[in-house]
Amino acid sequence: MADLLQELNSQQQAAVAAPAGPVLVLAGPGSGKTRVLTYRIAYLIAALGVPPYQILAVTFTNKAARVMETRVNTLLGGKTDGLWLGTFHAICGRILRREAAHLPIDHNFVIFDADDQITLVKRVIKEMGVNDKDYRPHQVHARISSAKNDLIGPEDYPIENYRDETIAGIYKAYQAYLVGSNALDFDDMLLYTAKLLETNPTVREKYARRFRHILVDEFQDTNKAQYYLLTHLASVHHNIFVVGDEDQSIYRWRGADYQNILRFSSDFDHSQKILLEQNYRSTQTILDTAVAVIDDNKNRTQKHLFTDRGTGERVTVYEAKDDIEEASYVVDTIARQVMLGRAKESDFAIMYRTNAQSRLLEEAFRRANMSYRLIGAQRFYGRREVKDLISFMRLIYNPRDEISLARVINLPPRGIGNVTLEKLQNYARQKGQSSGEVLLSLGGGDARQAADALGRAADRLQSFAEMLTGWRLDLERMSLTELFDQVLRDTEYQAFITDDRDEEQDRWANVLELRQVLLEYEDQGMAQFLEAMALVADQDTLPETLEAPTLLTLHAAKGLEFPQVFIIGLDEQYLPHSRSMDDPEEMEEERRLFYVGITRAENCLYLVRAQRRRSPYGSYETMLPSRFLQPLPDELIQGRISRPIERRSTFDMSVYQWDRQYGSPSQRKRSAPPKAREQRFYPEMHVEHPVYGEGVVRNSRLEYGDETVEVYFEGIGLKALVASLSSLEVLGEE
DNA sequence: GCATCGGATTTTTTT
DNA sequence: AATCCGATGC
Repeated sequence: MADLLQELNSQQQAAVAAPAGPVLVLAGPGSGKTRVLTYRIAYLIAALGVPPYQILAVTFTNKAARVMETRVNTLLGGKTDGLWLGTFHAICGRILRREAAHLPIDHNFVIFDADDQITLVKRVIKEMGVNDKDYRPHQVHARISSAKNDLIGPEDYPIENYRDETIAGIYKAYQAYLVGSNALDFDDMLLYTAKLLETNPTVREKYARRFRHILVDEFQDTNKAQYYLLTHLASVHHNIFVVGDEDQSIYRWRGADYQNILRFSSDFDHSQKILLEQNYRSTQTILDTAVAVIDDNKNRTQKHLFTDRGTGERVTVYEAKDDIEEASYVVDTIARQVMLGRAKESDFAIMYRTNAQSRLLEEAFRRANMSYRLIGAQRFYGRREVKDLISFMRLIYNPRDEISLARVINLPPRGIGNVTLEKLQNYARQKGQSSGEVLLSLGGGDARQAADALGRAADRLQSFAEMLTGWRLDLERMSLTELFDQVLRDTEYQAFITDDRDEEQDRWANVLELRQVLLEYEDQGMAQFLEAMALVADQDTLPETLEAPTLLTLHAAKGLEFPQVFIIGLDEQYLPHSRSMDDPEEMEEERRLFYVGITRAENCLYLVRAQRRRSPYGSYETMLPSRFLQPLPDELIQGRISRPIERRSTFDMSVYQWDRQYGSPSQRKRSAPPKAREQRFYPEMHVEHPVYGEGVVRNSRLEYGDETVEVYFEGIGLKALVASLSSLEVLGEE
């Protein structure tokens, strides 16, 4: 083991061999964070003789968990039996299944994924007679989710206005539905576990005593539920070792709070703090670029990132004329380097803010006859036929699952429409049962009462009820794939999906692929299979070995590294994203996201923008260069971007065209526009524009020597205007 | 009960 | 552009 410590620098050694007690490791990007975690585990086991089952290691993603597992196994030669290593959600699932006796659900609960959650919110909204225009299911769900992440149950939901009251009502009904379905959603997994540990001292002690050592990855991304969960688990031994970097906190929208890093030092007495500042990944130029960007954030502790990898190449900044050229620039640049033998396809990653941005890239790659691997978005598990069949499995495993039942009961169509389904649901509710339980008694044959009450509906339900009853028995005596095949046969599913004209091949192929996945769970059983389906992200399903460039969102890029990185879409509204313009905290998060992207690069970094893009709306829109490009010092970059004032192309074209046609005071006299030195416009100001009329300023900032004003015009929407070109008049302030 | 059509509405990031 | 929802007609 002493040998192993030799392979680490002194900061890493200090962390790995830190004495027991709370330890906070602040790890800059590329500083060997995973290395420290895995060596720490190996150190505890091999050098200190801690039995593996007394160690708990938590990550956020399955990928991170898998990487750690393999590395620990390599270090220890496989002597890790009993070690708990997994994502927060997987660990919680494990605890909750064991402790189901203390919960309102039983141990074979199912997990509702994002789609199920929305479906359920919609259903509740409908049943409550709430207008879904005023209460958008996605928004309502977001409110429920963030309440859960803050450990706020339906009863404690803070009510300040009528809207809150309605949402609290939906939350309550939503939660009741989950319990009735013997189901949890993602957030419940954390919430239930945290609450259980908080309220039940016996259970808390059981786990807190067991886990002598707790290690946490990506600590800056923990939310309140996760933080308290960890606090409870560490309440006996206090040996909690967390690794994080506040500059890489990018999950605020999911309730993550990087302030947990500060909280850690004050909540855990005598905690040690260790900084990892040496970067082993990137060239100095890339690090300097990253620092130049992140320095604009206010709430952060400065770190002194350094590397001995040398200066390296300058960062390439490229401005494409439009989004199509942006994509072909990326593909051309990669193709050229590959052709020259200077790089191989898998050296490259292309990162973007939103999944939608991958489309033009994919088209460009296909045009060039090059393969690529796309992370996320295309979603094997999101395919209809895959979801359908998982729903069948879920319903068989847990007949109380109302959402799965509603999904598959008429699949393929067998004459059970909404009316029949509602009759069934109403009857079930009357009886205090779930729809599935009613079906099972119907299928069992001794339910004269139900059959009478349901009348004609019962006839239609009968055959499905019998199938379901049969599958329940099959579950006991068949293997998983046999059951799967039985369901396919009974429902004549293949004929159903092959009925459609196009992509029929694909859809059946997906079914077979799912069957293949099921085969891997033959030994572990249905519970494990369903849990994996719910918790394993699509990111994990891609072949690692494919020799091709990787396309992924900036979020998905965290924790990865590539020799050459493209970040595209460096335009206002894209990065930073339009949704984060109003809130300084969110703007800082966008900057961190960019920082994460930059620091993925080992040797070469390309920052790409486009002067105009086709908006997901319709026609082309002129873009302003991202504010994040501004702090980059000239000596670090090669290539230029046009400044809004120097090139006409980057201000609001509609205004310009109008001005040119009809002339406006500002346009008539001026040859070179006067540069704004001082900000003239502030949020809430009322202004008048010659074309759009009166509006209210939302936001304004000085950049590139001029002032860019975002104004909201009634009936027109938000417009970004360049102050010196658009003759805005101030009407007054509120 | 089901299929089809038209209109409205959408847009971040993910365990 | 794509999806979702509701209304309409069969």
